[in-house]
Amino acid sequence: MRGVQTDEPVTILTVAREAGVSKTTASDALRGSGRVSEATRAAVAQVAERLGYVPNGSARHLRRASTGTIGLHVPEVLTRSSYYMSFVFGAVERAARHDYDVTLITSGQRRPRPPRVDGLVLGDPLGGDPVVESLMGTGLPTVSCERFPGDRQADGVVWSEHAEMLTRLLGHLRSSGAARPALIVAGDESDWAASLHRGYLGWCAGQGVAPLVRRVSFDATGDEVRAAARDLLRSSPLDALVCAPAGAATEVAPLLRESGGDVLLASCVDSAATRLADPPITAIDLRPREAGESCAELLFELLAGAAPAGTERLHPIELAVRASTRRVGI
Amino acid sequence: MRGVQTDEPVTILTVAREAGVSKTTASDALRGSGRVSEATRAAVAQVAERLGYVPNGSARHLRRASTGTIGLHVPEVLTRSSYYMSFVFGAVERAARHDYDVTLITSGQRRPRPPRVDGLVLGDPLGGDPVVESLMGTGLPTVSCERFPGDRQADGVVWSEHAEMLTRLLGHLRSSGAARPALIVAGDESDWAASLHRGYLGWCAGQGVAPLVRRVSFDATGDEVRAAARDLLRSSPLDALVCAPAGAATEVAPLLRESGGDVLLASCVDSAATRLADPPITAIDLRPREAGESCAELLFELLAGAAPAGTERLHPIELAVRASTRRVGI
DNA sequence: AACCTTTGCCGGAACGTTCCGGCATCTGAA
DNA sequence: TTCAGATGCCGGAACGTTCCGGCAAAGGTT
Repeated sequence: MRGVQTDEPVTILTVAREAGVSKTTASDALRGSGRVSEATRAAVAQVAERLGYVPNGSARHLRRASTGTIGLHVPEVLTRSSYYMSFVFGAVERAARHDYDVTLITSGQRRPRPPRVDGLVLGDPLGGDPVVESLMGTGLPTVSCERFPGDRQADGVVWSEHAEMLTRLLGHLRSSGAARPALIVAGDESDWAASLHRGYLGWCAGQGVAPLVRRVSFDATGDEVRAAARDLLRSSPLDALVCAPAGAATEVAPLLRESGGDVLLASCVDSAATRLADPPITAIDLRPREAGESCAELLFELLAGAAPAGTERLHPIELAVRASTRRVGI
Repeated sequence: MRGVQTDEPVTILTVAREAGVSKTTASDALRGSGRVSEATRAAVAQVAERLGYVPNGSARHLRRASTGTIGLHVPEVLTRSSYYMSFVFGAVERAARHDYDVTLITSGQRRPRPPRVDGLVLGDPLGGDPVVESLMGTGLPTVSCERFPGDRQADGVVWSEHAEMLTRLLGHLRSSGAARPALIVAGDESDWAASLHRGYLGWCAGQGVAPLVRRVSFDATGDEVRAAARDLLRSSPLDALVCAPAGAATEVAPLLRESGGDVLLASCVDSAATRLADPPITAIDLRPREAGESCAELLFELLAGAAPAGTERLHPIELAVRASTRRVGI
């Protein structure tokens, strides 16, 4: 603790005075704009570093007529799935790095007029969601995680190869002895669920097996998922079950164990719950934090003009194979 | 969508002009400061509402010489425990309501000088943590969640009756047939763990049973916790186990099941994992989101002078009794 | 009627930044 | 030698808000 330095805040004027230049030159030197000699630039930079100068974000945003805030919409209650928690965290962290604030927009709250933000990130926009529709209509730069199932598309899209990853998962199940894996998945209002459904049907067609699907709502409760699973258990002998909705796999795990049928179980969304389940459940790791970061990053590039409207960016996901899909002795 | 209104931003000048008053009067009317007649105040408010006036946060913070940001420190990796996720979310939401940003400060990053914030929230400050020590030394208004185990104390403290709640939990275990519940808990560098330990020893003394404790580190890994549990299983016949660290209970659950000893299990931190475990694990719900909100709220009251330095505020927590501690037939 | 106090309202300055335009000085070609 | 252009630097205005001080009118007291 080398002396309290609560004297007065060090502004760009302090830096300029100390470096013996004008505030304009100091500003130009630090930001790389204007015409400044290399010597001056270095000198100013050194003084700024020495004094610990940090630009005042409020003043900067005021001058630039930017709000310093981006809006972030996620469809459902955050607490339900840890996916969105991580997603938001990633976006917030990335925004902070750009000196930006994040305002959370939930589907519940009324939206009388466009929020005061410079841009929007939409996590898993659902087709038909009126809040999403109105946000898309603001004309603000927008990035969506997964495509918007509506007519119009966001300026930037971060997406993952869900269908391909599900195909890999199904292949793994087959090699573990499952002849006809079933799927519990949400409806096509979300691009993510639609991709999974499509991928599943494609795989079934390729393998020549009959599809075995039950649809549930996007934010299905445990009861709803369990009902679907029971329905599957009743209708046909089940050798493997893939649950798409977050948390669904852990909800049905006890049910499968009770049924005693030795059913392989996998989830399309990884989480602490699937990792810690007994046995641990094979799952697709969507890497939500990185997805949030990627969305925010793309939005800032759009805002800066560094990326053109219509940019699409692939977000890599991973398959985590665990005990729930490993046959003993294979 | 009643006409795009992307003309020009509506500032306080717009409101003032429209209401036929000066900007000063408009400002005073909207904020309740200065001397304004009730009629004028109402008129201005109505105009502001009609035009959809939203004060420019950057300008406000610039003028007020506030940063519009509070710092938030949490001890460990966020992803590990959902507790801190929720905690941070609560604080962020509350800060947004006050038009404030939140900067996350992790113990990892270097802190060469005090961050540009108006105040600090410290979640579970650990005694001896150099980052926490330096943050406490900045002189900034500070609120801590749980007391700081060091010499100095934060300006505001939000705390919960952990010892009392553990006492209730132990009583419940006893009424479920456990004669001598054991405890796995972290060391006294965190006030939370220290309180639990104290509460446990107190209960044991009151009941006349010998304490059975194993200490682990604050951010204990699954292996570390399992080693402690195995040690307990070996040393004496175990009828009940209370795990303090977040996630610890779910980590040891499979171990206890294998041991076959029909051990009651409870956690001092609730989470999705404990709720969804099989069987669901009895846990203390720390209501982390509300804790984060409460901390942020107290900090803003301190900043506004509405609460005096040294304010302590009780955060209520709850006990969620589940199947893991219910004997069949009782 | 002369004075003081209160009430209601207002103009201007300031917060720290960016950016437009402008003014010297230097370079090199005519 | 002169002049055009490039280079390096700078002053002042502006962003939208709050707040200090002030001014006129209304109300109350002697």
